[in-house]
Amino acid sequence: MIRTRFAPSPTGYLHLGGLRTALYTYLFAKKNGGKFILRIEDTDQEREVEGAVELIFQSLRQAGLHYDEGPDVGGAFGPYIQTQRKALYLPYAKQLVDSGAAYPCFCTREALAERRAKAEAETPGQWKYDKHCLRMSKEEARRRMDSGESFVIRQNIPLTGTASFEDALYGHVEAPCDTLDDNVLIKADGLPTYNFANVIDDHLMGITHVMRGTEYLSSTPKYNLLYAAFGWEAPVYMHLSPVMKDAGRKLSKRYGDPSFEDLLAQGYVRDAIINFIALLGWSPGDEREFFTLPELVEAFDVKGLSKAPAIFNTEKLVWFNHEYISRMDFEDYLQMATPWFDKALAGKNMDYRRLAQLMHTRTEVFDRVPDQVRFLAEVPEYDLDIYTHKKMKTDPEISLQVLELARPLLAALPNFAEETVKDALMQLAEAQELKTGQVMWPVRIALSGLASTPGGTTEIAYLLGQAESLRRIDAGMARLREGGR
RNA sequence: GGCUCCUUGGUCAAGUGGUUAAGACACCGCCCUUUCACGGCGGCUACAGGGGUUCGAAUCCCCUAGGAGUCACCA
Repeated sequence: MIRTRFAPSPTGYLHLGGLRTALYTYLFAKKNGGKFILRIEDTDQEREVEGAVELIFQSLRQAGLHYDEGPDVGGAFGPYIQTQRKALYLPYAKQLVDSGAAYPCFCTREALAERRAKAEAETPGQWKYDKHCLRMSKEEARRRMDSGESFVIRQNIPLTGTASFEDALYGHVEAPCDTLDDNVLIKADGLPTYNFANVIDDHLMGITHVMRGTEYLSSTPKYNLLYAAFGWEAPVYMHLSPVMKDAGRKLSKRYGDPSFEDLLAQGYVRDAIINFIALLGWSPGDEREFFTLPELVEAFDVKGLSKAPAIFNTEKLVWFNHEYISRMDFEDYLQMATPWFDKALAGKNMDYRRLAQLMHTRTEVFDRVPDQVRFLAEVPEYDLDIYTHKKMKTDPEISLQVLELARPLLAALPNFAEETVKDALMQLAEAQELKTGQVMWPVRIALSGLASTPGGTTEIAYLLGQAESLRRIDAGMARLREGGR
């Protein structure tokens, strides 16, 4: 039985790199009929952010990545929060001490800092723990531990040889032992470090496949030494390349890059984000590009994972989002768009249903909607130049003539249905031997003040209504007369 | 700096010794059209560099360069 886990630290929102790791981990498990487990790695009490655990639950739920076992859903391998497993780790560490694979260390931070500074002065960048406490007798070590003195437990890395592991993506990875440090396994507060906790918990929880970021790639050989010391079988590792902001920098909240929650709030739809993220660093091998989550499960294959870092390209996300919104059921669109319409049009008597029809295929990201429809609330400042359009064969002079002719015609209409307005303007064009565009363009500009709008002249006229339309045409004529002088 | 890993167009990427080196986003042009968008058609741009191996290399080997990750009682 395949068992995978997503093991975030509760330090805040779920960032996009984390979301992708979670997604791939989920996909791999589901593709192979296995279990996807959520484990909270909160052994660093100082960095923990209040409420972050709930944020992780919420984000995963919103992403649709349902875990089979986890803190809030239970399971046979709990608890799934590491601080609640605290008592488990020390006995395993002691087992390693007994076998010589680890040892207690009583060096104070101050003493360490001092020796380190001295060593750095001679050979910069070469510092490793000097195995000072390894030379201590077992008896003394036991006595000092029993006396309540503060201590940590360190991994005893061999002085020679190499440590290695097989990565499902990167292949054989190995590192010379003499470049590896004797990292702390159990901290002075009794909690394990990541180095130790992930090994113990992955084993205890029966994890068969571990997917995680490449930041762990270079320390994984050390973890394998631990598995070997216990005589345990290590899981299969797949290290995932980072998601980059640009060629030189990882995506990170520190620099204001958006989290999953942020994107949702900006009006990106869940499925578009998932689809886009899935394709960032993974290829299905064929030319499909639209995938629902179940389709991703079906298509997912480790072979399609890329080893090189991928740059997060917002343009492409926007494109996916536009596609997903366009394909969305109209009623769903109307519902989602309404609060965004309200941001610009609150209080206006506006046919949102008609507006939504016009906006449905023109919405890229919802947070851009207010700006797109704001002209319906008020005509923006505009330059008279936009009355000039080469292809429409219009200029301010013709525009003024058209508006002067159209004004009484529109004022006389019994209603302002789109067809009514259209017929009137088309007849005007015919009667004056003008091109359709020569009539439509000036009227639309007067109505909107914009060179491009969602919907054309008649749709906008309808949305605005007769009174407001006439008012705007009057204002447009006034401006044209003024500008002509 | 040591160690580890990576390197196909601006971006995401297919490609695993023989291809006219796919496709998508972006960009540009044309068409459609009462604007924009949509849609249709077309175009631009790539195997980091240098050595090998081979009849033949984006694909295998070596070197160089560039980039990333890591070197915590953080994960």
